[in-house]
Amino acid sequence: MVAAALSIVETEGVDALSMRRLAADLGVTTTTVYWHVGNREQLIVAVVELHAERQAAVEVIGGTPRERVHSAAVNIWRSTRSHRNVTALASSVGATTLLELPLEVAVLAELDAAGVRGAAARDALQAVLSCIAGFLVTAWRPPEERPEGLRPSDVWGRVDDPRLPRATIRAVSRPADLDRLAERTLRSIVDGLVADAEPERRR
Amino acid sequence: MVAAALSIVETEGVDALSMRRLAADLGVTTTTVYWHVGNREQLIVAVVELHAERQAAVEVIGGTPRERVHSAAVNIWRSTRSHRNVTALASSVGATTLLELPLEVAVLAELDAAGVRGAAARDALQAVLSCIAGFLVTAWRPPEERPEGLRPSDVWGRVDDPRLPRATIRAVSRPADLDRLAERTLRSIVDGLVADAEPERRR
DNA sequence: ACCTGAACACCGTTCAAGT
DNA sequence: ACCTGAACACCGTTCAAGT
Repeated sequence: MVAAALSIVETEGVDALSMRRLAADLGVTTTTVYWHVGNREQLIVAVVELHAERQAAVEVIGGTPRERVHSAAVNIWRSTRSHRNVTALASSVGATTLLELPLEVAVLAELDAAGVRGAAARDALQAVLSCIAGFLVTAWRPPEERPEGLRPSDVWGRVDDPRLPRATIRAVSRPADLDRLAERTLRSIVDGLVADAEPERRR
Repeated sequence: MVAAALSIVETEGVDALSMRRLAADLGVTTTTVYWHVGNREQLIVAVVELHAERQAAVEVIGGTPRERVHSAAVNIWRSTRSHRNVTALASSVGATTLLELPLEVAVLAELDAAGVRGAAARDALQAVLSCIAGFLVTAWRPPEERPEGLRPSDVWGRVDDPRLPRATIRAVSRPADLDRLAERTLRSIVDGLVADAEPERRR
């Protein structure tokens, strides 16, 4: 039942998952679904938990503590990015932490090794997670499927500001390489947050 | 009509805005709404445009180019943060740029003054916007209204990893100061992206 | 040009009833 | 313990029809 729900989400996206649709797929009445999983929110939590169980552990690489923190952060980015639908599902009920708990623990462990603990570690993790969530949101809806006249090229084509050179206007109309940019941005964040701590070798 | 829709969104949130609800508020049939605005997506775009028109210009402060870029970025954060509902609405159809276009232009202008143009400026803006979007997403759903057993204190309370000190576990169970953290994270990003360029005074 | 009624194809959820 | 039928209160959207 939960497995069926997960496969709907993975193949057809979040919107395709409805209690009625799931029931139909299983050749059963909607009420039966309710009997088994409670309600939609509980179903989603169960789906997220199932997906989390199926995820394999990922290795952290890097020689310096800071590199390792960055590596652990990038692991979260890649993992959520390659399971965008499940991430969107988890995000819809505020259960993203449940989705990536081992990877978040890994970030905290590397932060600790880098000398960042307590509230500072909490803030660093939060910043990393927020940044990742943001890149996912922007990567969510590809420019092609935006409403008429709202694609970047349309919007920026109408902008005519004397402060902006043409090269910038032109660049901003075309999509960025989000994968590269996300990893680079995570580096900036990690550098900014781990900067204060004394670098110390580990292992 | 569009004004009525905007006020529903601002006072009751995105989910409260439906074609039928809007029609009822105006004492009119649902079909009438369709005659006037086309469909839901077009209604949303119109609402976002109306809100954008009503926004006042915000001043960029700071002495150095980098400080001014940061200030322009923080302006976007504060503006979207204080109109979360409209931002969520715009985000649901991928129209966030429409919402904050003048503020984005300001960021690009300050980036230009800092010597960042073309694709580099596009990337910097994208990174800033993604980060802001991410903090909004995390700020979206306050911890209290998450599903049973999914509040940070519940999830992290179950974690028992030898690599993590108690202080960190404890800290991570309590909410961060997102406002301060967002502005600080934006500073890291700006520092990372404007670092390469030669600092030059402006005005 | 502007508005309505009725309909279609969907939602989540509940409740009494069946085996 | 497990499943169903029927119902309630919602959605977005369309289409022929009215004034």
